[in-house]
Amino acid sequence: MTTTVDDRADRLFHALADRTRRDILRRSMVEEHSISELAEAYDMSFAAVQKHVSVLHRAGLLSKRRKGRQALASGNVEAIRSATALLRELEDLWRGRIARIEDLLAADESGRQSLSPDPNKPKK
Amino acid sequence: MTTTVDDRADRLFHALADRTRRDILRRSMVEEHSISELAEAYDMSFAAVQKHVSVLHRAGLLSKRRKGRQALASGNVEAIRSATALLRELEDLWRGRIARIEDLLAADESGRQSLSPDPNKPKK
DNA sequence: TTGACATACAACCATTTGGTTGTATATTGG
DNA sequence: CCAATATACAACCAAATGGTTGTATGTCAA
Repeated sequence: MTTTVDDRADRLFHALADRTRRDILRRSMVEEHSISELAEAYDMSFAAVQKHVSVLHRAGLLSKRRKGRQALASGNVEAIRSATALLRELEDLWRGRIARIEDLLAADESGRQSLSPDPNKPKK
Repeated sequence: MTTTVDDRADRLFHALADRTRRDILRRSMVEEHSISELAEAYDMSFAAVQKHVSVLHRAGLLSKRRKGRQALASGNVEAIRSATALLRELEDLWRGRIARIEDLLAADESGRQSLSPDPNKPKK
């Protein structure tokens, strides 16, 4: 029932599908920024930037920590790598490198259960 | 009409941010499929699947060719790779390999990014 | 203590998205 | 030719998205 892998992929790619969020992510990959610090960079309200940060955070792309009255956000490279892994799965399918294509496709038909994010590791 | 790198990235990640589309993409990476063939795999109307294919196509992730009365879709690995390149840019920022955003823009202008299909418009 | 600052969050709104049904057009097989 | 097939696309709808303003709450500095 819980399609956590698909849910996670949905959130990851959705978070990346907005240029403001990608820019926030770039800045946060370089160094920690408070939300108001980030907000200064964009022509929109603080609340709007706050929402973008929230989307990135729920996708796991940003980590937040509190420092006094400010919330500091920094990019999480592991989330980037897991997105990369999802893309590599697709590329490997194209290459024909994945041996168990039948399993991969059958997984969708039966359950709503999706694929292992790491093609090198067998699912069971 | 600036169809920028950002527009392209928006379409790419948006197209990937839906599990049905990712699944269509998986199948299409393995081999060509007609739309009705794809539509049989999902519990939704033909038109809905057709729309998903259209989103993937506009993002450059699917190529379509006509064969008689059917439209055959196959995955485009180059688009996957350009999405991967966008993620690697973020990872490189984290690594500190790219010291500043200015450096990144300079790298784009010098044509270092071979996978970018659109010529980059100098923003400065 | 008292503002000013930084954040959180609710309520609201216009647009987009993901689905539906219905209709039109082209192609194939008999 | 005719009927079935495959696609395309318009119109419509509910829900999600991306933005706004307003309000509440916690923290810092004087």
